[in-house]
Amino acid sequence: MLKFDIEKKSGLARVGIIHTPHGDIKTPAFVGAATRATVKALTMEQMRELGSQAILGNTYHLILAPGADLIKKAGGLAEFSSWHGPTFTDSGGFQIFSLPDVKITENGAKFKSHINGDKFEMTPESSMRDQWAIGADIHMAFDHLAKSEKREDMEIAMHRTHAWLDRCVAEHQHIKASERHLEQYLYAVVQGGTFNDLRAKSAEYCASKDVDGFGIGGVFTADGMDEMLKTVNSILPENKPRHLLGMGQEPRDLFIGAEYGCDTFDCVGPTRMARNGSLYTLDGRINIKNAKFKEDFTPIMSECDCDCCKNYTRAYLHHLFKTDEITAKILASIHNEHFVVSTVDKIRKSLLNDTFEEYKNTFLSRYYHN
RNA sequence: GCUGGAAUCGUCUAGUGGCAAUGACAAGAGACUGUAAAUCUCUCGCCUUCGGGCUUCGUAGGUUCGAGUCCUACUUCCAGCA
Repeated sequence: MLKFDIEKKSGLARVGIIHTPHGDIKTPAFVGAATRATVKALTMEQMRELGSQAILGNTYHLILAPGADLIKKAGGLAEFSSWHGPTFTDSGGFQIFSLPDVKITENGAKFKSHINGDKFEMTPESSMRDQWAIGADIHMAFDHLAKSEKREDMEIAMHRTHAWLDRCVAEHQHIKASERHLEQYLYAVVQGGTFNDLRAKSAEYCASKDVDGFGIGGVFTADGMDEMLKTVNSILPENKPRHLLGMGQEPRDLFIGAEYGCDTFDCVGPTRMARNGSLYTLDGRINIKNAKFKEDFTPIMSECDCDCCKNYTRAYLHHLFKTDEITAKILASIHNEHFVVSTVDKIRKSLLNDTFEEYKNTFLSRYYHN
């Protein structure tokens, strides 16, 4: 069983520590999205320096390249990437939702590789095997996301996710029994879309399984997220960690997530937006490519202590983006990733100090001022 | 000086008589939430009650129902010859 200590509780919110074989994660924590075993534009050294505690790779992308077995040969995701710290893998289930030409059956999902068109099938069992080979500390169950917001589609996806969860747990236990020298853990994934009764059903189902924690999937908007998380996290057992899958581009989501009992987050938004020139500040996001920053010799964010803000100006970043220099994306990614990581760190501190409510209100009213 | 050739939106460019006129870049703005994203979208002569109106292809004239496209002169640039 994955060790998870809760230091402090406040309503549904909690402060804790997840003890993984590769080190501890002080929660709540933002996990960097390292889809293809790299956080785009950043080195692992830079990730450590900006305060990241864990990264999350994607099984779908990693089996296409370089292959799960190769990562196993390299000693696992943490060693292969030189991250050395705690790691998660997403199951690849999300790709069912995001890729076109996907055939979903009870057995699994048939894809065509977007790289060379090779036919390829992922099942709960294959996802588990691949995740064990990739060797992240924490694996996500292979789940199914509905293609639409319609209740009947959500229901079908949820039931399929549950059926697949049983197979994931069985396969996980099976591999665990034969790989006794390895310690790897499984999270079940809660589905149910925007329907709280379905979410409750899904949470109950997941809670009843022999898993180490939970992912909350299929969340795409903050609207109604508080109620949904309240429902789900009131049902999920308190002593196991919960990961809010894919949310965190909007700081609001991190506050809501933490307040309603989520322990970890991952999101591609911060680094993707960084690459596209959209940078976080306490007063909201700015597009550094805008002409108004041409002669702005202040840092992106004066209250920020990241390497970008400590050393470079908006005018310089503007110049790097306008001239399409690769350094633009690096510095911007350092800043944005640091912004979300440190924001969640501050949420953690505020929960410990009992100043969460104040921090949240101050932060959000300023960030979403306009 | 002579003989050819060329002048189109910030730049390069399409365009050889028929509705401001192609494409790229640049520029301006927007989007992005378990990453087929170093991506994508929109604007880019002026005005607009969004139907349209007005002014544009070096300058000035001309031919024509109609000219960026044809003719003449001029200006500038390029190449060759002196």
